[in-house]
Amino acid sequence: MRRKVCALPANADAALIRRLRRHSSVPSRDERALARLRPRVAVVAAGADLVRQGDRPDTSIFVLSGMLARYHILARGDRQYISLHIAGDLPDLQSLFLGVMDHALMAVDAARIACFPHEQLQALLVEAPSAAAALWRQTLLDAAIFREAVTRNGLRSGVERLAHVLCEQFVRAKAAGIARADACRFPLTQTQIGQLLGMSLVSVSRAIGTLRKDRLIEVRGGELRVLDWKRLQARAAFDPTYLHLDLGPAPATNQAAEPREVGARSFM
Amino acid sequence: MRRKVCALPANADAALIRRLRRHSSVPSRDERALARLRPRVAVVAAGADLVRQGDRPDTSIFVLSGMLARYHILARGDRQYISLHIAGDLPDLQSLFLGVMDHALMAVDAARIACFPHEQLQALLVEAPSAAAALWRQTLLDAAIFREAVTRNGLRSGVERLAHVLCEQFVRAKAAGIARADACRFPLTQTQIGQLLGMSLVSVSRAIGTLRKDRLIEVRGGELRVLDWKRLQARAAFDPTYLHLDLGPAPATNQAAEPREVGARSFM
DNA sequence: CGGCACGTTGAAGTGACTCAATTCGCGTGG
DNA sequence: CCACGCGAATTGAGTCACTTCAACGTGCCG
Repeated sequence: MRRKVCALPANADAALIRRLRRHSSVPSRDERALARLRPRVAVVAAGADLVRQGDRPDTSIFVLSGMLARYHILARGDRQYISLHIAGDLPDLQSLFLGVMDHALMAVDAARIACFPHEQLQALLVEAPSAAAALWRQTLLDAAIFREAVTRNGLRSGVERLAHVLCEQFVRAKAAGIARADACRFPLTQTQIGQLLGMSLVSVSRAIGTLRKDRLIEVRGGELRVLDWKRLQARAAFDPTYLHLDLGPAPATNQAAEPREVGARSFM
Repeated sequence: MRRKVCALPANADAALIRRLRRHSSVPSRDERALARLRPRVAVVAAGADLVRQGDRPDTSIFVLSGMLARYHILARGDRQYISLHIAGDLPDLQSLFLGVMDHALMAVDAARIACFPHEQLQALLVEAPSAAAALWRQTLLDAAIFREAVTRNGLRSGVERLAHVLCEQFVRAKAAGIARADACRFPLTQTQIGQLLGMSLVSVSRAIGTLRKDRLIEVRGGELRVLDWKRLQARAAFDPTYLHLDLGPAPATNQAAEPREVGARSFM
């Protein structure tokens, strides 16, 4: 739980605005409301738990760099990772309107995060409806990733599951602008990959070996290198629709919404 | 896709308000905004697809009675059910801010539904922020169920998975007020249960047989009867935290919070 | 009363698991 | 600079839960 408060301004607000602009248009009035938020920036060490099951957090975490992961843990101690989160994600927005955490949030590797107080985010509903809509949409994007996780782990074989999660992370890293042409960060241990995909460490090792032997990928030192994207995607039966990357920055274009007037015109 | 438009008013708005009041407080001003919504009520037959992958729906579906299910389908034809939805659920709210459907929605048995136009719901963000917050929260509750599905199918054995989903449905039916003391509707075929839990029809049959032999449950004619709730719950390692049933009508507790000058009044 | 979908049960096969033994990579300290 | 230690990854071997294949039972509707 070790976290150092960071001195530098870090521009967490600006990063958040950039993130939301990736899928929603945020009018400048709402942008100003976002810019008034006062997040607390922190650095967390690999392996640190940021929020635990049963906690009642009063902030939502925004990832500035590094990788976080959500997980469930059963009484018997088994762990299931639910989703991975990289720069630009708001994993913890799920807790904004839920009292008690039903899952935990940890840092997979060293990460920089910004904590936005719930009350400030909730205030956006009144102050900046378009910004609130963008945040809402962000939580729906998260939910789509959860749904895909169900299908991935339910319908696919071990090798396919692995290929699928690698595809997902690569595409998301690209979208976040933190991937190179053919590589991105992937700091999970094989044990953790197993706990994400519902398979044993041994199976993960063999699955990686298979994809490596087929010259599709290379994984070393927390880095994923994609050698043949087309074939990897085919091997995973990966369809990126669920990531909704095509949600352009201009959705239902509003601009000068008339707060009172009922809905004939769309407001975002 | 057969659906008959229903003549009677059906009070879908009232049902929606009751639903949201289960977990959020809706001030009367916002209640009036909800009451002004003009949903289209329809009856759908068992097995009918309401929304398909790739569609771009412009309404969100509210369940008045019966059971709906979300599912993914892969190119090769395999099907994975993601979640089940009963009276009071808003399965389709997930599509409110996502353009294209990444999953499909179908009727498991005959159902009555109400379709709320997206633009009217989106207008609530400006008109009735507390109502919007309640809807947002509703989508977060859905997401919590998705997360639990990942863990259920990833970490539990066949019998445990079955027991878990039966626990979930029983508790949710209770909360929705449509369960008897020891029984509720459960209209899935064993094939469908298999596609929900990631197991084969044969395994489902044997798992049901096991729970029946242990005198925990009885399933017949689309009805689930719970014979021994305590032991069923133990068998499933079922912890209802993730359903967030304790979210009283008074949420977020930001009573005297001072979120900047604007939101001093709590708005949900 | 036949047809058909759904459910049950037996038997054989297999993918993934556990157990276990090495090997690799890397940081630490003698 | 090399030895050591330790976590992580690889590889082999045996086992098991769940799968598939197949036959049979059951209940419902035309």
